[in-house]
Amino acid sequence: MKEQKLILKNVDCFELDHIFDCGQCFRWNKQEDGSYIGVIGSGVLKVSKNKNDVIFEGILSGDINSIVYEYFDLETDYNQFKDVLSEVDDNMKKSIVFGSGIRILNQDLWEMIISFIISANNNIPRIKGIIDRLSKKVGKMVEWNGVEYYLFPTVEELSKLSVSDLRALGTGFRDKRIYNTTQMVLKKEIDLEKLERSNDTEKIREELLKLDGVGEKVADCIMLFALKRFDAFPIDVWVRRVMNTLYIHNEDETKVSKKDIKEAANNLFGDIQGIAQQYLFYWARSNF
DNA sequence: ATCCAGGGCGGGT
DNA sequence: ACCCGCCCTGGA
Repeated sequence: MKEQKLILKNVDCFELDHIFDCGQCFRWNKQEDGSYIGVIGSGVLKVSKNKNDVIFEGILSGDINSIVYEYFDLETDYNQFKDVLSEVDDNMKKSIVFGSGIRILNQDLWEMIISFIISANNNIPRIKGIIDRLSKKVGKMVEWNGVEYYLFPTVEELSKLSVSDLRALGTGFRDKRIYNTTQMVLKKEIDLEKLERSNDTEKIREELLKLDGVGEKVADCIMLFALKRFDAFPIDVWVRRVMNTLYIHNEDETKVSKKDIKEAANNLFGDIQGIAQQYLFYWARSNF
């Protein structure tokens, strides 16, 4: 771990509020000056902007340059996605303009699995609180500028907690799911490294669904936010809402089936439906 | 008080 | 294949 700083000039498609508030991450917090501080796998990072320049600074294990490029998906040209999706219709155009600075973060697979198991039938402040408490309980402490931060626990670290330990941290009925999934990963009943190397989206989904607490929606989130599967389309209440309003037009929103939404997304957005989902989600959450 | 929030599970048809 | 009730918790 060492302190490092990096300034990137003229970064395209990069807005802090868009990136950190489009529903993909739980460990980034906005500071009073508009910057964000987050705990990621390799340490603590602060991100701020000065016009079109982005400033990264923090305490990290590894080279800040490669960490930032990987984490913020900086090799990917989001203008290309925007061009393709803008062709779909005016709704997409509007949501792309609204969330012009969105990027899909490349987050840690293990952290995403547990985080989205926690997200089930839950709200964002509570999800964030639970993750913070888990990390503080068994994660490694990192001090930066006199503040203590806690890394997300490794598989081994999390496996130290019993079901009742987990319940005491406020996870509710998700306690057993977290415990069981941790055990499965610990015992290599599911091999995360193998998943990261795989290119077969359906096979990855099949494997993830074996984990306790991982259903279709959670699996899609994991694939999109940790495995760069841009063809995954997570359907939560907001996406259901916006997809029905814009494209499906069912009088009773609760009656729209996941299958219908997936089908529509597939036809409209094809193999970058995950990117479209992020623009739509961000737009819907801010405007409905 | 009652409902709901970024679902999943288990037990029905 | 769908459908449904239930599940911790805490804030509105």
